[in-house]
Amino acid sequence: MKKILLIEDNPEILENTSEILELAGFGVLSAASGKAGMEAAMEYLPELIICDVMMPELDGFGVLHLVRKHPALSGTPFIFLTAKSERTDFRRGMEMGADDYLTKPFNDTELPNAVESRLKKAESLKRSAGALPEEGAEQPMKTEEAIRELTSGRVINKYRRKQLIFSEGNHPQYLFYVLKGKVKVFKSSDDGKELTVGLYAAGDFLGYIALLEEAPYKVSAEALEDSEVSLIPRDDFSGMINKNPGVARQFILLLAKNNNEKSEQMVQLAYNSLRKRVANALLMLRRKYQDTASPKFSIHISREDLANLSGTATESLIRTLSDFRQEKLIEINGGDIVILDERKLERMVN
Amino acid sequence: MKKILLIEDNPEILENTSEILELAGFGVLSAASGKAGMEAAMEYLPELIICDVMMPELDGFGVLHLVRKHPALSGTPFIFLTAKSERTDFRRGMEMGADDYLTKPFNDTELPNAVESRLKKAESLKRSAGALPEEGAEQPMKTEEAIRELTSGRVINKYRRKQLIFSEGNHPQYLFYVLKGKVKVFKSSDDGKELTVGLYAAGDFLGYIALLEEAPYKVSAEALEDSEVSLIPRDDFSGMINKNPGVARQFILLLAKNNNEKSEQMVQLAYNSLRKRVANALLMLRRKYQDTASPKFSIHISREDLANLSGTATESLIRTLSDFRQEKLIEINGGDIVILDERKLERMVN
DNA sequence: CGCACAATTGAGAGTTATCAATTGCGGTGG
DNA sequence: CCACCGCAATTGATAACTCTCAATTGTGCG
Repeated sequence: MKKILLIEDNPEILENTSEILELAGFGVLSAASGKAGMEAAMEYLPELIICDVMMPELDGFGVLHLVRKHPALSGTPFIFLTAKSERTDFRRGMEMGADDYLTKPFNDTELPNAVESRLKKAESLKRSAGALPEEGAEQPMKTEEAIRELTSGRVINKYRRKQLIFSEGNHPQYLFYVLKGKVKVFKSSDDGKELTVGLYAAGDFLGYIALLEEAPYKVSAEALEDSEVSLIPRDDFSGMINKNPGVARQFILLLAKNNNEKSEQMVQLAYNSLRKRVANALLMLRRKYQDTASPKFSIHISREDLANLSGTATESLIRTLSDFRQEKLIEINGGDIVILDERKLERMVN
Repeated sequence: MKKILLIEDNPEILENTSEILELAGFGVLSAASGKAGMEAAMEYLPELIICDVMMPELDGFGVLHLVRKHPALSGTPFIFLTAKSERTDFRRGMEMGADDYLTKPFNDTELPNAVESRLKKAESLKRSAGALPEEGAEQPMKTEEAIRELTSGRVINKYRRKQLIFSEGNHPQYLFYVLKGKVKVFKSSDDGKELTVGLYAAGDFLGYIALLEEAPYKVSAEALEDSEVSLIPRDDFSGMINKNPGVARQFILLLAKNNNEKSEQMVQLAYNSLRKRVANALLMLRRKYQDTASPKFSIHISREDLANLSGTATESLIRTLSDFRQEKLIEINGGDIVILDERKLERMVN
């Protein structure tokens, strides 16, 4: 039975829609918020996602954005559900890569038809993509499926804030896949100062470099907040990499992206002023961890962590933050940093 | 250039729309009827089809139906164009598997955006479907042999000192393989200062990150001294990567190593004193470019290049070199830097 | 021989780290 | 309930480091 994920914050509509889909013979997973939806999507990897546009916190556009970024979900058909049939909203949704756009109220055939049609299309695309090699003895699994297999049904570890996930010098046993929370990867200088060299969020893989190299970790990873991570045994990972070129390709892309980001960071660290580095750190956090589609972004992060991300001393970081606050670029609410003027911050680093 | 097929029976709209697309940088094929459109589609296999709904004889729905049935066209993104924004028509189009539905009049950005977005989506689907093995029958070559085949018998380019080999923002056409000489890869900060982010010598591959990503270069490469580089066409490289997992693995290892080195460098740049960074730069050169087994290592490098490698201003670098010279760590012979006491330099950075 | 450019030196300004002190805050045992 | 502890955040003062600008010297080459 095809699994469909339905994300809708209005309980009445949720119930009603879910019923329609079940009557049409689909397996329905439902989620009552964008965030819950995203989590369910990552955990269950549905065949199709239906999502309301207007929701508090993480709205439909946000969900779509995250879905498209996620390696195992990016190809999943995505249908928007909305009460208003504004042209601009419709265009925005389609431009972000939605597959269909249903306006409420819809009748009992429209929804199943739309779903059916998208599933059929996804199916045929999958087939045509895999159709070329006629005589490969074993058809390699599709990338998406392979990644699904890789990540699902694993042991899940929970880590508390500040807890180490792996540490420099140790031998890798697992590939990590973040289900929930925020993780940083860092490296220490000889005099004990730490620099954060990577940020990870739900849906990201972690620790694959050491696995691919078959060498000890050169960096350490630590939870920035309470997190859940699933553990994929080393051999399952390398087996998948070897059997499935598509999966290997995904990780090559990750490595390449990583590399580019690091080159960029190096230049920043070498030549940019503290102000710029801090501004950039804030923007990096924003890019990586923005989960609401609200214009304001707020994050809870210790000054030390932020200093390590900026590559500076905690005190210097704090002074810079004060400056930013006075300039109305940010706001500090009980430890949380709120970005008020993203535009100006962007301009600062460029 | 991306080929787009535009099917529209009204000559005015056809002309106008075609112009918009051409301005947006697409190659436009046009057809004035459904039938002509279908013929053109089959002959030219465009990357995307835009089609009016209402046309005499074969209408838009008919075209879509035929397209989806055609084996080589079935995956092609299909956008409907229509004057009326009736809900039922829209639903019918989407249910038949259209990818988007634009109502006229549309403004100058809507159309290119819609096209862009669908092309990107199709691209990403293709990619995630995996780099398929072209012809599985052949036994994969041994890795070593494959790499030999990759690098031998190629066009060889000679570059003079300071000459650019590739440059940030350009699209990669070749994989480079250094036969002779020294090459640096660098990136510029917004205020024009350069940081060297990689050193390459004879036997190294160059520029593979952009090729693997299928994206523009994020860094530039320049000869540090007169060099010879062989050019491996893009397709030969990706073919080899796809056919031969061993070769793919080699490049994965290169990427991973690169990544680790960069993490290390980032920490250095962030927290180490100038002295340490310069000492490290000298040692990096030594590791990368020592070609004789002689106990002393000497290199000819401009102060500016060395400063860019250390991430500092030329003057500061020079002062540090003077210090080193006074401390008998190095010696300077007509521009050449000779390392006298490697041991002490090593100790300095650790 | 002199030009163009690289290397070097000098002085001073500006930025950031460091050390020390103070404040703020959540939890906790009396 | 409250004083107090431990830790994070902040502020202050100062030292250290590195950059910048400007001037000078050195060097290869036509």
